[in-house]
Amino acid sequence: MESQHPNDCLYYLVTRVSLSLTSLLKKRLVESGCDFVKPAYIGVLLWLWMDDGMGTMLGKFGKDEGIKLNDLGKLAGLEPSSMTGLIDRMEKDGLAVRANDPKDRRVTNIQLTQKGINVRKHILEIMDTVTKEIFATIPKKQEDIALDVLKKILISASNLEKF
Amino acid sequence: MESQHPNDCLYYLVTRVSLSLTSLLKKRLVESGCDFVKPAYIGVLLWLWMDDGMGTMLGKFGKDEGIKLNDLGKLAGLEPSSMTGLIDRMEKDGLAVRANDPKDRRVTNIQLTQKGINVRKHILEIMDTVTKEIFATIPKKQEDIALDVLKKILISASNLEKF
DNA sequence: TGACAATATTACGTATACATATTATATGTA
DNA sequence: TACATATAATATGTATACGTAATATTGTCA
Repeated sequence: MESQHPNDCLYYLVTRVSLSLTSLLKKRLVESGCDFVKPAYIGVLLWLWMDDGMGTMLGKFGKDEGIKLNDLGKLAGLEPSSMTGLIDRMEKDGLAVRANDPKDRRVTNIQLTQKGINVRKHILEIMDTVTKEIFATIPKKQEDIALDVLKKILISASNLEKF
Repeated sequence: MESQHPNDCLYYLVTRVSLSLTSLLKKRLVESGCDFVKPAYIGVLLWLWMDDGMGTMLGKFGKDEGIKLNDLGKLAGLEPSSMTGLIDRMEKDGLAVRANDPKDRRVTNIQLTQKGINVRKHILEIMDTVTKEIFATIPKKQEDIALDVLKKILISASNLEKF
């Protein structure tokens, strides 16, 4: 159990990359005049955009009235208590709104505003540009493997947390 | 610029994996009686442990008196303003101490306590176990590629932030 | 030496996320 | 129907990280 170099440690690498990418993305968002889209919003916006206009992409979760706050949290991997503040901030920034569910008064449905829908194209372009820059010097095959491994880690980490 | 599935998005994957691994690691730390080691400490502990007893591994940064708070922050990828609170908490948990630098009174040197040195073996074992579990179903070759890509992303993200 | 620039650290406010407790509502069962 | 239980969301306090400003110390140059 030798003291390995931090750069050989999965946890170290993932947390530093997460911080770096968030910092870079934030900078690009501000530069392009989209400072009302905080990096943390993107984890839920990606899911909300899949439901944009169609109400089918989210499967059993998608509804005309939006999506349940709790279900959105499950999709995005966030605790309910984290969702409250996040949706508060997204409402304040005009990207989403809360709506009461007439069938279950406990439920809060989350809907995109027109602003939240319109900003999609621009944000996806920024994300795409950043990703291309990041992977510029990395062979496509390795990029694919890395993304695939990250997907698998996400699944296995979720499973391991239950025990 | 289609709305891709969140799981195909680099930023989404990295941030979710970071959250998942942090949650899993925290659980294992608490279970094993090491709740005084918070996940956030590990990013700097890994660097401090490299200097344990030898004072050479950190190159020009390593000194008998510890390592400068700012230099430690640079190694761990944290802003100076983030370091203050982090070291506060590590001192409170008995893992590190601040020491004045007699040669430059602006400087605060960070030193591991005996407790911080002793806990190394146990923490590295936990990290190793978690990593093995995470990668259990992933071919070694893909694991190596993924780690290598993460290292490269860290470098390119740092470079891109300057522009 | 005295003024000014550079460096190191901290202070303060904000963003992000969690755990736990609480409130409101819904559901199942006696 | 009444009560126990489950579910949805929020409130509160803490951990983590950043940006900006303030403070203290040191270095530099005229």
